Amino acid sequence: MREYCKFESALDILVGKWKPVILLQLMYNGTMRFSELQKAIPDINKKMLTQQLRELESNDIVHREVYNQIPPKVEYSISEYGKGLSKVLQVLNDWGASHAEHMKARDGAERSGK
Amino acid sequence: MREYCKFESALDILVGKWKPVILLQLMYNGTMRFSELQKAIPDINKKMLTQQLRELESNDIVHREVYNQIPPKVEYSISEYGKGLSKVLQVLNDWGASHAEHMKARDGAERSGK
DNA sequence: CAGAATCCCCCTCGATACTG
DNA sequence: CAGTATCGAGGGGGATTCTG
Repeated sequence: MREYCKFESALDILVGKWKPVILLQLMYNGTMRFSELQKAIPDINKKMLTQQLRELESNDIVHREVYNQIPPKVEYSISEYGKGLSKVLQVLNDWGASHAEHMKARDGAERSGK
Repeated sequence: MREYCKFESALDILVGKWKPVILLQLMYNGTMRFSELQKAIPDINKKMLTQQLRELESNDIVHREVYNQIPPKVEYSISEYGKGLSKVLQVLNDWGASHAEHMKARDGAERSGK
């Protein structure tokens, strides 16, 4: 029981309002600059983008590459280690999709049943 | 890209301070009464236990069985449908465990490297 | 361009008291 | 026994402004 309790910490890493969409962007597009991420996620603001990226970086999911030049240039990408997450995300995604179906079917049955 | 975005909703269902431990308890022990869950999770209070259980119930993960008698008796269990979650939880748990290892190893290397 | 700093709101969660 | 009702603190998240 005790040792079967590490999935809370797994959730912690994925939780955060913008982490899913950031991860999706980086997995789909590969390396992206800060400004590219901003454009790809119009509703996010800089503070949130920075914050969520730093949290992902601190867990070694995202790699941050700084180019010392003016104007500044910073590139983000999924780290080698972070790529191991894609399997997890795939499972979550599949279940999420099937769950949406399940709930839709359930609502329908409930309505017609009454 | 668009259709590959359902894992946020999957996370929503698992998120909540006490949902992981509640699910673990029910998966491990099968059917449990409200008071048994309270005893098993000493730090939770009634309000939170009720609330999180209701959210899980509304997603058809947990089944709630009410016995109309005095004193009241209510039993909770993982629903048939909810059992499909265990695979997801297993994957999350495995990744969470290996991630803990990874971060520990990384910290060690960092410390001895500097 | 890529942020850091500040202020503020809201929502989750917790403590406590009450009820059928 | 198995909840509800109410109040309040704390933290995540957002808008805005400033900086190298």
